[in-house]
Order: sequence, then C-alpha cells, then structure tokens
Amino acid sequence: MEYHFKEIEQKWQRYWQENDTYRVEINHDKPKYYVLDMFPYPSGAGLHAGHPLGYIASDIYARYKTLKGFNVLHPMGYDAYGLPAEQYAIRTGQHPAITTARNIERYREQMDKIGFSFDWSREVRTCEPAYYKWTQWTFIQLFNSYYARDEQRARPVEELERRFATSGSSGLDAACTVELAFTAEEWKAKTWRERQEVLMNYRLAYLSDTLVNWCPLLGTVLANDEVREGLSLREGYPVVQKKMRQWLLRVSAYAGRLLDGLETLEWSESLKEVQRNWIGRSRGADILFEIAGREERVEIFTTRPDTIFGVTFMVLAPESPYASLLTTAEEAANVREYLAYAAKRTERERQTEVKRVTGVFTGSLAINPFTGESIPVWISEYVLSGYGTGAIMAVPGHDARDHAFARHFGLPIVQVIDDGEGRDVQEASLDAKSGRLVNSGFLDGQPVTEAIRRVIDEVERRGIGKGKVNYRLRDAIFSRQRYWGEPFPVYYKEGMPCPLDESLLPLELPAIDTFLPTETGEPPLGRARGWTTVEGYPLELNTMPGFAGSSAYYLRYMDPRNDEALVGDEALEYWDSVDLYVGGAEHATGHLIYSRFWNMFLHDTGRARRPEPFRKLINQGMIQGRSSFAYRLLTSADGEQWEATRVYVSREIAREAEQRGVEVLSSRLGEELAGVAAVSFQEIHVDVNLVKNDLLDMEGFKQWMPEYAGARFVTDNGKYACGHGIEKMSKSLFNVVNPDTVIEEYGADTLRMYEMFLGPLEASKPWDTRGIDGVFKFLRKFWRLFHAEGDFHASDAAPTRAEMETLHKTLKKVEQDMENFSFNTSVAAFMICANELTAARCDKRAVLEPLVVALSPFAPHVAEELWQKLGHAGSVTRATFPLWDEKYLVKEEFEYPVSFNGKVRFKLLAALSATPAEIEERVKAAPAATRWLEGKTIKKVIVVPGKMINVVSA
RNA sequence: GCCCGGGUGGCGGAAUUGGUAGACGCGCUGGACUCAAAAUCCAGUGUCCCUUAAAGACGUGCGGGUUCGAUUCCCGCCCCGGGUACCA
Repeated sequence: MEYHFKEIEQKWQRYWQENDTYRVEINHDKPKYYVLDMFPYPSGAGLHAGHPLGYIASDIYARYKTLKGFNVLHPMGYDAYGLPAEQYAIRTGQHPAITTARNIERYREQMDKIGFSFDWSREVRTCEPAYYKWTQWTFIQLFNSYYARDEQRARPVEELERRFATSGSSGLDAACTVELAFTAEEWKAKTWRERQEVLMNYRLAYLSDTLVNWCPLLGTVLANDEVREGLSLREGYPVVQKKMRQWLLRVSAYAGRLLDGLETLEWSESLKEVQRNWIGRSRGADILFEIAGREERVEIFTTRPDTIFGVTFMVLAPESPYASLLTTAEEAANVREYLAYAAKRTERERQTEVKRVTGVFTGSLAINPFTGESIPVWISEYVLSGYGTGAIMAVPGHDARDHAFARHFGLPIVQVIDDGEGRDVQEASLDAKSGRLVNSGFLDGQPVTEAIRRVIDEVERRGIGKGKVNYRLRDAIFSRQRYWGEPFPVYYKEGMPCPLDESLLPLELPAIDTFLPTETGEPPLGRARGWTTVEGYPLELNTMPGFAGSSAYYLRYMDPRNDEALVGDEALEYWDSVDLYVGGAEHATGHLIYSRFWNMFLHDTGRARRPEPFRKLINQGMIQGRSSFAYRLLTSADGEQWEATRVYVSREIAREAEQRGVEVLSSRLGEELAGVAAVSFQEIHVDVNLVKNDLLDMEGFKQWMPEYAGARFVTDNGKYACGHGIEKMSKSLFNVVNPDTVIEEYGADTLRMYEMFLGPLEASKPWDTRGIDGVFKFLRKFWRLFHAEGDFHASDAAPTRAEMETLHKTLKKVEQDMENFSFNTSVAAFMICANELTAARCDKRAVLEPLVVALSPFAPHVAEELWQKLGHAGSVTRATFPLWDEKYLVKEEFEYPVSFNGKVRFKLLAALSATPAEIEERVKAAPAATRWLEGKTIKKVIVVPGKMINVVSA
C-alpha cells in the first residue's frame, strides 16, 4: 500500500473536527502550558508559504507538550480591524466587514489544510462587539487611572480627586503631562470643567494638544512606531508634525518598568536590545540657568553635568516657549524669520539634512551657574522640543553637534576633559566618556564618573537642579481619524470627555456606506446616523488604532465567551500567562511594547496575574522567495560570449532578433552553438509555479504571458533553464509559493516538516521547493517500514540491540531538540533513523510504535493513520511521549581517533574506563603507531573520554 | 555614526564548557531495475597533487596570538544582514 497522503490528511482533519480533538478545558489534574501565535491580520492575498512557519513551529511544540502530559492552550484568532480593509473600502465601496469576513474564511481554509491543533472554539476576532467590548472596557479603566510614581503602579483617579480636595497637589508624585501646583482651596474653587482639565493631566488615557504625526494621504495620525524616516511604515506616505488634540496613552509612565521587566524575560538578546534602545533610558540632571537681567530661569537636561565648565552657550528648540520669551527687541525680526522657517520644515527634511547647521541668536544671555560667565542663548532646530526640557547647555568641546554649531557661528570652544591623547578640541569635539577633568575649578583632576556625581551633588545642594532619568519612549497616540476600528466609549460634556457607563458597552460600530471623512473634515463616523449623541451629548468620532485590539487578546483566549469580565477568575488563575509566544520581530517596537504596557496596567489593577504577559518569545525568521528569471534579448552584437551572465546565443539568432524584432528568450545555459554573440538582455520574472527544478514550462509560460506567445526560445537540448535570485516573497515578483499548492502536491505533513527542515527557526532563509523531495521521501520511507509486504504489517519480534540503539538515539535527540526549538536537526534525526531502520528491514512494533508517537508533532496526519493501524483507538494526541533509555546509548568501548600533536593518525578501540597509562600502552602496541612514534618519546597522553586520544611527543 | 546579529562545500545548513569540520537534505556523477521514462534502490561527491588507490598538503571572511589541539577563546581588520538616529 502506497502512502496516499491526500486521503489520510482529509480523513484525520475531518476526525479532529468531528471529535473536537483539540478542544481544551481547565483541568486541575494537569499542569497547564500556554502556546500562543501572533494572530494574523487577514489580508486579501491569503497566506503564502512563509506565513505558516511560526504557526507550524508552535504547533509542533504544543503537540509535543501535550504528549509530555501538559494541558496545552493553543488558540488562534484574527486581528481584524485595520487600515488596508478600509482603504479597500474607500476604493471599491465594499464594506470592510464583508471583505474582512471573506478574508478570514480564506485564512481558515488554508490553516485547516495544514493540520494545526488550534482550539477553534476559542477563536476571537477583534472587530466583533463581544470582543471589543473589553477593549473599550480597558480604555475606560485607563481613563479612570493615574500613575503613582511613588508606589510604581496605577491608581484610581478618584483617589487623586480626594487627595486634591484635602491637600491640593502638594507631595504628589504622579506621571503627568506638565507639573501643576495648587492648593486644596484652589481645587475646591474650580468648576467641574476646570477640574476635568486638571485630571486630564494625570489620566493614563488622556486627551491632549500635542505635536502628532499627521499623514495627509491617509487622513489620519500615526503612532511613532508606525512612522519610519518621516514616512508611514506601511504605505510610505509622507508624515508631517502637526499640533492636534488627540487621545494618548501614558506609556511613558511605565518606561522604567518596561525596561527593567526585560531582564525577567526569555527573549532573544537582540530583541531585548531593540526595546532597550526604543525605551532609551539616560541618566543625567536637570539644571536651572539664570538669564541675565530677567526673572525667568531656563531648565536644561544633560547626561554630562561634568562638562558644565565647558558650557559656552545655550540652545533652545524652536518650539520651546522660551524661544520667543527670551527674544530681545533687536533680534525679534531675525527670530521670527527663523521660527517661520523651522515650522515649515517637515520631519523628513530635518532628518535627511542633519548636517545642515541653522540657528538664530535670541539676544539674551544666560549665566553659567559654575563659571558665572554670561553665555548667549540661541535657537536651533537641532534641539528637539519633545525630549528632555527642549533646551540644552552646549558643550562644543565635547559634543559633535554643539561643536559643529559653535564652528558655524564662531562661538568659543573650551576643553574640560583630557583623555591623554592630546587632541585639539578646536578641530574636532572630543566625545570622551572617560578621562580627567581640566579647566573645571573644583573638579580638576577628577575622573568623569566622579565629576558627574559631584556636580549633581553640588547642583542639588544649591537648589538649582537635581539628578534625573530621562526616557526616549513617548506616549502613544491613540486616536485614528478612520472608520474601521473600535469606537471610543466616550461622549463630550462641556467639551470635556466622559466615559460611557459600563452597562452601555459594547458601543457598537455603526454601519455606514461612505468611508471618507465628512465634508466638514470629521472622521467617517460623523456620517453615521443616530451615532452622534448619547443622552443628548456628542460621541467621540475617532476610533482606536490597530494595536488596541491586539494588546490583550491573549487574556481573552483564556475565557473568550465570558460576558461578565475580560477574563474570569478561575480561567485567569489556571492559565496565568503565555508560556511561549511565537511571532515576527517586526513587532518589537509596536505590539510587543503596547502589550507589555497594557498587561502591566491590568496587572496593577488586578486583571492580569503577572506583570509580564509573554515569558518566552521566539521570533521566527522570514522566508524569502526564490525568483526565477528568463532572459529577454534586447540588442545584439558580434563579439565574445558574455561569461558573467551565462547567456549564450548564436550570432544567427541574435541577428534574427535584431532584424525582425522577434522576441527572443534565452535559457540560462543557452544552446551549444558554434558562433556566439554577446548580447544585452532584460531579466524577466517568471512565475515560479511554471518552473520545476529550474526548468521552464514553455507552453505554460506562453499562456501566462501572451505577449511572448510568438517568442523564440533559445534552449539547451530542448530544455529551458531559468536563472534565479533570492528576493522577498511578493506577488509582484511572481515568486510566491502558496501552501495550498505544496499541500496538493506533497501533503501537509511534508510541508510542515520541510518548513522546519529549511533551517533554524529564528533565521531568515529562502524557500526552495526543489529541496522538498527529501522530506517527502523520508515520509514515504517511514510509511514503507510498515508496508514492506504491501499491506500494513508490524512484527511482534524482539528488536535487536542495534535497532534499540537507533530508536533510543533518535528519541533522545528529538526530545533534546524539542526543548531547544531546534526543529531542523530533529527532522534530520528522523531521516537518519528511517535510513537505518530501512537498511535493517526493521518492521518491529516495539521500535516503530514509539517513533510514530515521537513523529506525531511534526507529521500528525500520517502518525494518526499509523497509530490507528497499530490497533489503537482514538487519537495519537492522547499518547505519551516515549522515554529514551540511556542503557541503549552507552557503549563500553569507543573507537577513538588518535592524534599525534593534534594530527589525527589512526583510530583505536579503547574502553571508556581505561586509564591514560593503559591507553599509552595500547597506542605503543598499535602497529600503525610505530611509524609515528619512531625516534620520539611520549611526553603525555591526553584522553577526552568518548571523544579523542591525543599523544604529545617530544 | 551608534547598537545587535552573522560570515562553514555548487546550495540550505550540522557541529562550539576547545577534541575526527562539512551531520541531514538538495544538486551533481556513476551503477542497478526498465523496451523506455518516471519512481525506487546502491555507490561516490570540500580543494589540490594523482591514471587510480594509498599516503600527503590545504581548508570554517582576512591577518596575528594562546594551546598538544581553535569554526569555537583573545587582539586587529574586511564584508553582509537587521535595528536605530540631531534623544544632549
């Protein structure tokens, strides 16, 4: 009986569905394990062969953990709100709900064919009211909370109100937009509206007028992680900075905990590093500078307070309120002109023209608090308003940007650190992180680290500043001017936002038929009838961004149908948090930051059991495409063959192409012809589905591209060999491999094993369909072990020692590889095993049955079929992963390679327990050794047990 | 610029508390079976020298070092990939 994968796979996929094989419930008799995939955004293109890589890996691990006796939660769902569906709706008028549902159906179909062990009864879709009810609910909790820095956790805003009523703002240590100071009496005197404005300054979800990333072509604002190099990440549209009133999440309040929490996680070092950089902690000091002849004092942030004696000027960001405040009448015109210039510059211009030095003098002088000297105050766009205080003390001697500025405007440069290399700071700045202080009064001779400490002490003693930690991480802009997203559960009273009563949740997204903004520039929700008011008050028209729905979906999977809570107590208690999370590294600064923030907040308020949601994280690499090329001849000329491109055609053909204008497509190898012409050509991407083993299906190609139907094909013995290259897998490059096609030809089990066999999970690697035969052959070979005589057969004979060694060697390797997520090498171990058992003609149940169980995570369909034929009722999922026995792996004697001074000369059979002296005797006695030992004396014998004997001779 | 990761046959990749480099697979070559093809099976396959074999030399990006022994450790470079950037 042959291996008919198609029948087998259909049969078992149906069985799993009918028997709810993968349904999982709370079971207190078993330890739990939670394996999570990053759920997909269902795009119109469907899955390509690269997408399931992570799903297959997590599925293999989930199945393995189940065999190991764990109660495994392995859910799947859809991140269904998003911009592409809405952009498509704007173009075609198709409602996003319809296209999204269609795409989901297609995704599900494709995933089902791969044979995943997902518990589909737990599926979630972020666009469904029963799901986003809890997204809205969490938003209200954020709105009603503030961050108590002294307690390092979120607290209810109500507490803040009570506190203000008794003691005003005094002694409050809370994360806020601006530091406020008021008394209890002042608080009590405020109107409702004024109080709301004060509270807004502290809420974790807050409304604020800030500079935001506005993308005019998308008609919406974007978060920082959605913008790269001044362009929108997905579409590449330009983004400008614009002051707008927007919802934000006070993610920055959690910056310190987000950073410190990384130390507790089993994530790759590189991913943690990306998050560390993104959060960007710098330690330094805030220091006040007095302004000559004025009341105002300007606060700056610096990480290098030690260099304060080298401060020769001060620079303000153009957006700093001090910029115009400190401008003198004489300089007013210049400053006005500069500020106008700076306001016009886009983010992208600023970023691409970093080397351009611009600035203007305000006319004011500040006082260096340590030297007492007057220093000019300048304005320049190289100082960012959003970081630190929007003002800096400039140390041109030891900062490259300050140096460039000083040189450009002829400002003085002073050296205050000497690193002993004797470089001239007038020429280039010396960005020394070590060295000793010079020209610095009481700091002279001090090393840098000590000087930093002393300056901070001195500044604090004099009450003109304090040590401070600054973060690069900004608050997340949380509103989007679009339709296809979660509505905010918010209405406006006296212009101030109020949360809806929780009993009104979910606030459902209304159906509309035009998805563009309204004529008055309102978000699309402005078009919805019956939407605009609740109890006579207007509703928020913005919707939430994509990351809102994906920030806590892992909690919802634990208890997806609960209508009373985001997740019920029992489910939360049992499932706890995600043990293994598998997904792409591209989410490092987006989803993986927001989720951690969101979860930490829920943890603070008792709705998550742990501060960190994802204990272990694996980033699967990208699978790249392997593009195929044909070569279209453009011109011809007599000459030498073109070695570099390996395109060979005859002069005759080249001339024919030239004269008659015939399209000529040359094979990579070309025809073997006497006369050869050098030609120039154009690479044409050929649909990889028309290419097998690099050979082109020429008839198929003509049909696929009718404009080449009349083309002349230059072949090599009738075969047309394509060139190839590794590129990103993309529709436009015709190199997309669809998993459905692979399954059709080889089956899901082969696809699963081949994706694992391609290389290490975390590495990106090219998809090359040519290699898949090897894995397919393995499965067929494995199948044939049971069908040596045609029908299924498994012998009850006792296995030989060699067969047991093969079995236990394989079990040990596979188990160890599983724990290390080294799936490619475990596939290799199975192949070796099958080769050895085939050679031994082993059909023994005692050997094969454990292998069926061990193989089942990789190739579940074929394993089920064999398990059933071996006489077991029910699914192989209920089996136990076989234990390996060391006794079959221990050898008493080893064949050691024997080396002389490091060079391997021969092999020697020696007992593991032999002493070096005994081994030395045997080496001397070995006939082959004599020629290597001639005239030499053995100095010592080094024995590495089980590995190597090295003889060191004089 | 800064930070992180990586460089091993024709290809994807194995192997590192320092111990036979190239597992496994693809590809290629030869053979068996076949009228033939496909499929399957068997053998070979880092480079050089060589009719072949034995033996040997070289070989994990480059140059040094430590060691009986280095793909693995140390120092100095080169190249590739990713992240990030007037963050003071």
